[in-house]
Amino acid sequence: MLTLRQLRYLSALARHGHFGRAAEACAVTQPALSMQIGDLERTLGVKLVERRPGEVVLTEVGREVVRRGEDVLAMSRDLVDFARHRGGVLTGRLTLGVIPSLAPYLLPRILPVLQRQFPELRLELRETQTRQLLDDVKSGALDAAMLALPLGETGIDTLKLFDDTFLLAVPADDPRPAEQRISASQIDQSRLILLEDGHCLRDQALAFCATARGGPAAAGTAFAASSLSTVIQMVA
DNA sequence: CCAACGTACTCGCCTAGGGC
DNA sequence: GCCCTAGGCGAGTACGTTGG
Repeated sequence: MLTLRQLRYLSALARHGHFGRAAEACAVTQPALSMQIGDLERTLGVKLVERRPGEVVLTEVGREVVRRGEDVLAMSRDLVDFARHRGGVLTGRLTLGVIPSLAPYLLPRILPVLQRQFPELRLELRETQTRQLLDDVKSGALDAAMLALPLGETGIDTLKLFDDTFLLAVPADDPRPAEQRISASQIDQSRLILLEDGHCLRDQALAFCATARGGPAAAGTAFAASSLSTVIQMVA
């Protein structure tokens, strides 16, 4: 009998390409996941996964089963949501991911409004980096995530919420007027302080700097911050 | 007729160990 | 190191029996 559990395990295996890591993501041991994948293959009568030394690769049929299986999983989540909330808008549990460079600035402003307008909504928030949020949205661990566009990712619907001005933080004694537009060539990139690897704002800043060099930009200082407020303090 | 109880079975998991 | 198999455990379920 094909089960939703098996489809969830297969989806994790497709994402991680590794039985052990997929099992860890599903909070089970590797043999438990392996047995469910094996059962699924026997039920469907096809080989879904090529077990090669050092890597696990989905077969062509396997990829299609994953694609259709994720549709089934999404529909099952939708069915549960509908039954629990009987079609009401923004009621019940909503898991929302937010990137760290947005969360502390945006959430305090929107959470009170959400609570006022949708008192039946039980919001569960998760703050982490873009890559993890995308994986969680794809796996269904998150209902939605607030990220910086563009994503360059297939299989995820996006909705633009707002434009955010890209600002350069400089020490208070910097002679340039606050309203001045700055081009990449006006920035001393050897003294640039950025967020650490994995933050999309870091990548965006480096991409902006690259427009002055005509090629990839390198992070300036050896220091990399884990939060935007640390960056601002270091600049000050 | 129905609820309560006991037993057997199934399912999903784990750990241990083996093969590649 | 990675995955599979074997054996065992616990929880849940199906089903038969019993008593009110």
